[in-house]
Order: sequence, then C-alpha cells, then structure tokens
Amino acid sequence: MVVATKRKVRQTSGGGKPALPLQRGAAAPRNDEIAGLFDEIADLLEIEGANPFRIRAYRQAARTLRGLERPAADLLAQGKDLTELSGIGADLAGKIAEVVATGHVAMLDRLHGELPAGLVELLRVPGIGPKRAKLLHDKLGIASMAGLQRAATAGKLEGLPGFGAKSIAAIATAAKTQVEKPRRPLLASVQPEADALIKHLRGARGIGECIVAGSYRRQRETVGDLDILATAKDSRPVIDRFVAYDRVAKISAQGPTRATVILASGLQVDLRVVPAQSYGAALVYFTGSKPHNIALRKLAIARGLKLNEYGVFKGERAVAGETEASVYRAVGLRVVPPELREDRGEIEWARQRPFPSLIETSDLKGDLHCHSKASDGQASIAEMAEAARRFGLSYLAITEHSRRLGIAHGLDARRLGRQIDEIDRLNDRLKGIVLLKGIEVDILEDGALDLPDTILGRLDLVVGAVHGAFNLAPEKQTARLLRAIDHPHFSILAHPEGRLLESREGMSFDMTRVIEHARQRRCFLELNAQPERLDLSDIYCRAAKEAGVLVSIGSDAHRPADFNYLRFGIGQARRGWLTAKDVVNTRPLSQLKPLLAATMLK
DNA sequence: GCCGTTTTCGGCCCGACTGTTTTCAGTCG
Repeated sequence: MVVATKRKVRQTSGGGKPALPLQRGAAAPRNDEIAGLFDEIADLLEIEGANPFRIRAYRQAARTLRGLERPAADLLAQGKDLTELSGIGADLAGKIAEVVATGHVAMLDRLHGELPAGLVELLRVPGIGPKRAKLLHDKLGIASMAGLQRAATAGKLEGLPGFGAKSIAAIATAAKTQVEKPRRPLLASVQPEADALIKHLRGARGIGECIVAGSYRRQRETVGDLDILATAKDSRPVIDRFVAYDRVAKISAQGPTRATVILASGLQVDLRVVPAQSYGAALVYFTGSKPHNIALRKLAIARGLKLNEYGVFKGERAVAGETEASVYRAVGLRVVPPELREDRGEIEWARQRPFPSLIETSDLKGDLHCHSKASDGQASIAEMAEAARRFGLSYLAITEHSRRLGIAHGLDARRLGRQIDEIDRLNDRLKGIVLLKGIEVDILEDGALDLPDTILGRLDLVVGAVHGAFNLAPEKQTARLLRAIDHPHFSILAHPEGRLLESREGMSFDMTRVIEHARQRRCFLELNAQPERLDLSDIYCRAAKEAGVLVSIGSDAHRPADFNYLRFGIGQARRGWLTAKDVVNTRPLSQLKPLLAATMLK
C-alpha cells in the first residue's frame, strides 16, 4: 500500500539479488544498483541503531535514484551537480560519485566489517525488525537466514527477551519459507481477486464506501498487496465479514478498525474501516504513495495543521477529511490524480496549476500491435478485427512476427506478401473497422531488420522489436536500436526496454539517445500493454512526452480477449503523465495515416 | 544526512496491532 518498499520484500539491490560490489567491468553502475547499495546501508544502519533520520536520508536517496530518467553516471559525466536532486546533499552526491568511480562505497565496506552482510536478510522475516535482528546477532551470533532457521529448530530462540512462544513459532516457519524470493503479483493478476473481494464486502451490514486503494489504485505495474478501504458507522460487521471470506487462508491481524489476511493465492489483503467523515483522508492515506503522503503531511504542518487518516485537523477540530478534494484543498493543493502520487514533482505542480487531463481508455481509436493465427496468435484476422471493433476501436494493425522468430511461426516475405493481399480483401468487406498492414519485425543483433525493404515498403507501418541478444554491452545495444530506427521504413519501437516484470530486467542502453533519435526520425515508441511487459515504463513515458515523441499504446493481442490489456496500458500511460494528445493511436485514421506515412519516408 | 516564507541548527509523518507486558516497545503500513 502506502509503503514504496515494504519491509517484508525489502530489497538490498533490487530483485533480491545479492548486493554489490559491482562486477560489471568498465560499465557504469545503473541507478538501481547504486540505490541498492544505499538501501543496504540503510538496513545496516538501522540494525546498528543509528539516527533514524540519517537512515531515512539513505532510503530517500535510493528512491530518488530509482526515479531518475538518466543514469546518475551520465549526469556526473556531464558535470551536473547531483545535490540539485531532491534528498541528495553533498555527502550522498559524493557517495554516488564514489560508486560510479570505484564500484564501492567505503562506508558500506566498513559496515560489513561490523555486521555480517547476511543480517539484512533477517529483516525480510515478518516480525523481525532491526532491533530483533541485532539481538539475534549479538546474543546468538546469527548472521543469515539459514542461521536463523538452524537456531529456531534447535530451540535456541527460547528465553530471548521479547521472544515468546508465538513469535518463535512464526519466525521458524517464516525463515523456512523465506528462501525463495517473494514475487510482487502483476496488477492484472490481482484484479479478479480484488473484484471478487469487493463484491463480498459490499454484503456487510452498514457498509458505505468500499474501494481498493494502494498501489492498485495508483495502477502500479505490480501490486505488493491489496489495500481495501471501507466506511461504516460500526466497523465490526465489516471486519467480521472480511475475515470470514471463504478464500482467506490465514488471519494475520484483526483489530476493531483494521485487519490483515492472507488469501489462498498467497495475496495479502489489508482492510481498514473508517467513519464516512474520514473517507477522503483515509483514501488519500491508503492510496499513497508513502513519499507522497509524507510530503502532504509536511505541507499540513507548515500550515499549522495535522494530517492523518482521519482528517485534517487544526488543534482538535477537523477542518477537512470527508472527500479527497477537501484534504488537498486544506493543504493548498489541487487534487492529484492517483496515478501521479509518487512524489515525483506532482506536489509542486498541484500547487501551481491544473493537471493535464490524463488519457482514458475511451480515447483510444485504434491499436497498432496485434497477432493472428498466421504467427503465434490464436484467432483469425477477421476474429481479431471483430474483437477490436467490439472494444470500441476503429482501426487495427495486424503485426505478425517475422521469420527470425521461428518459434512464433514468423512470416517471411512471401507469406507476408500473401497476408497483405488477404488484408486488402478483408478491408473490402469489413464494417466498422479498418485493418492496417504491418509487421512486428525482429531487430537483429546488428540493428538490421529481419525482412527485405521491398516487402516492408508495401506496409502501412513497421513495428520493430528486440526478441534476442538482450545482454549486449550498453553501447552496442544503443547502436543497434539507433540503427533500426534509422531504417527507412521503421515506424514504432515495440516494448523498448525489453523487460519482463518480475522475471527479466530491461536491456541496458541509453534510452535518452533512443528517444531523441525517435524524435528526429519522427518515429514512435510503444507502450506495450501486456501485463507482464507494460513497457515503456512510466518514467520513460514521461521522458518521451517531454521530448515530443508520440507513444503508441499497443495491446500486442494474441487472442480476442487481449484487447482488455489496453486498460493496463492506459494505467501505465497515466502514470507517465500522458494525455490523449501524447498518444498516436488516439488519432482518428485520417490523422494517423499521414503520421505513419511520415515515419516511412525517411 | 538533508534542509530552510520562522530556521545554517534543530527539526525531520502518523497511527494500528501484536506480543509480552504491568505501561509499552517493536513492527508494520
């Protein structure tokens, strides 16, 4: 929910990988790697019992680094002053420079001399925080998850101050199951569970509002847990109905206004019940993000007010809280769209001017990326066209894979030529939707395209995509993408980062140069709406917008139902501050055609 | 460790639930 990085999935260097020192040869460290070092420093300082605000500074710096569009190493190379970044002062700027130069932070090496690196693993165990981790280390010499497990099974935890029978049992099971890394479920996979649970809760006596807040409401691409907010005069019946839900596997906590359960699927759900007059304040609080909330609370303090989940207070008196609008107004801001609440400049914006109206699903006029049975799809072209029409689209580009992707039955020039003719015939008889002739052509390792110019030139658009050699050196990867974009028939760069959420990191390359190149060549970047891709990510959507590069939100549909994925693409686009104007496939076909033609006339 | 429409020092967001306690620390969100 409101916590950007949760304790139980707290990461030491992103993805739960072991921490650096970096072993990347000459390559500069990525921002998330530097951030991982800072998070680990924060973890260790916390165990040492350091000044909590100093710890917070390291975590804030890690967050800032993860939100940057450009590698800090590049900024340094250009002589930029990193202390201009929020939460980065002289000391932390120096430490960033140190990592970029040496791959190490001396301070972390020193901390490792005092506390074993494995100790931070213990913080992932629910119920173990810094104090208990330190106690386990000092009294029992425990230095890793495995050590904790051994001590627990050997009965060595008994008698430790603060460790009762219940905690020991919980820790023993947790340590055993903590070996595999907890995955954050994808937004799309959580949605059916959320819908069903909300429906169940609405049956509670006396319930008023009932809504999923947290990162789900902010449309983050993955959701750590579900945060549900309900209103009721009497919270008991709502809490009772919640914990009695038939998919609840375990009740982790239950109080009069709040409860936490684990569902059979493993998904954690938190429910909070507040009175109606607190709904707006609670919704702000439970929607997060945590840094956004903290910023709001600081604004409240500056105005002599106090903001919590019950309202905005002047002394004892509530001055706002029933609606989100009242809360934001009380601290001098316009309402911030939930998708933008990440403390990435939205607060300052809300103080000064209205937000742009962010894109909505109904703004989409067409889809420029889908497949049929001709490659690895599951339906005919006509069936896909009909599904797109029912979704409300008026044009659809058919973009099969190209020959290189043999596993997907990719098209060679001859088969593509036949499909072009087939689409012409279909367009003669289809009503209510127009098909565009395209291809998702492989971008080969050297940046060449996987089909000859003669056939690409007959298409309405050419979508280029990387499907292999993800691990090229950054300079090579950048050159590959730039060369592809230079191709005379290139229109759209599909899933540009190449990431698969929770399973594959994106490729390493210079996105800023790619965006700038796309602008010069009047090409577009795709925001692929597949739930496990959502690629471009939010920060690069915003970068593309600022550079004036149009984004194409593509379903990459492989079957009729997949057009629903566009909704998740819209969520991500909104997180990237995109309006209808910033997205190419909000144009009616008459306006789209000249834009596509311009990409193909270089 | 950061930061500045009171401040270059003295602040730094706020509350619920659990477990083991006799009034609260630790953890979590």
